Amino acid sequence: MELSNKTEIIGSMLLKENIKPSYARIRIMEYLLSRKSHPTVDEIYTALVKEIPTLSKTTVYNTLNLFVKSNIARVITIEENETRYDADMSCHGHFKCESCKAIRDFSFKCAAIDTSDLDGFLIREKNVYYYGLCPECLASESQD
Amino acid sequence: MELSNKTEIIGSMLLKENIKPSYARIRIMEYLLSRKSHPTVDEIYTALVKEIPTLSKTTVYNTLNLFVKSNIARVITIEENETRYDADMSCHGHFKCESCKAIRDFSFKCAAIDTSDLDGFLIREKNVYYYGLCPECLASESQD
DNA sequence: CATATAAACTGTATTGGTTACAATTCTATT
DNA sequence: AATAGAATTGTAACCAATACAGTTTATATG
Repeated sequence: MELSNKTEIIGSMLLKENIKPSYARIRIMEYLLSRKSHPTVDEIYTALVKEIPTLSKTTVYNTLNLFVKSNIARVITIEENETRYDADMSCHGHFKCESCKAIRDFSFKCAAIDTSDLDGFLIREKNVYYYGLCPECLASESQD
Repeated sequence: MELSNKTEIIGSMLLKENIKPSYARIRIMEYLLSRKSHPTVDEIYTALVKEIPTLSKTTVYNTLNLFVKSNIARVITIEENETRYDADMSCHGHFKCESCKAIRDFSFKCAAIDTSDLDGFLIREKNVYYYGLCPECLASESQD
């Protein structure tokens, strides 16, 4: 069956990182994986509290911090006031449309960035953020 | 003389953006340009209030927001809790050492990032953040 | 099965960076 | 000198994030 299968996959993913796969943790990771929108703590909490009435916002914070420390999620600081989270750990960039505020992924070749300036540095993580206008907002702006 | 020359250069830079070159604004921009450390609001305020006793933290916030809006400074969201500012508008990345917390610039070829995923998008700004360990911290860690 | 121990979760209080806003001071023009 | 407009100031408020202590849940052991 679909649900238990997904639960098992996420559960074993968490166990691999020595994280006890509690219900809240599984649901939070499932939510993260199912959204490419890189949700905020508030979005995650608001969505999940409908199905998990006892859920606390602190638990969402604790869980996400745990995921980040275990390298199965990462922080997206593309916005100045609010932190977003992403469970896609592959190399990709984030584009934020300054008009509609939507954030979308884009791929690029990580190795293509020449970092000879950082010879001798250990690079653990790369975050690439682009800002501008998406095609939809570009079109609607040119109509004004 | 040195100071008035610098003041004039920064003053004309501000005028070009239709920003009245007040004393506070000139000093804040001068501080930004002289530091490669990408200071926080608190650092700027603490440093300048010694010489400008009437300076208010709100003025630092207002001024930096004005600079960012006018595209003569940019926001660095390399840290989760605090915003940093950079007056170097050329294409470069920022590396943060997770051990000593130092932030340093590195250069890379902006055009080298293939963004075919973003065809049709208007890209206004690019921020590249790397995290890891600097050579000094790497050396001291391996001694443990 | 019951009990003990640790881990996970919860709710509230607190912190700290940032903004809102009204009052004050400064600047420029007549 | 007087006035208008802009810049600056200081306080209050906002809100994302964390600290913390109490509660619940899960696991292990007898």
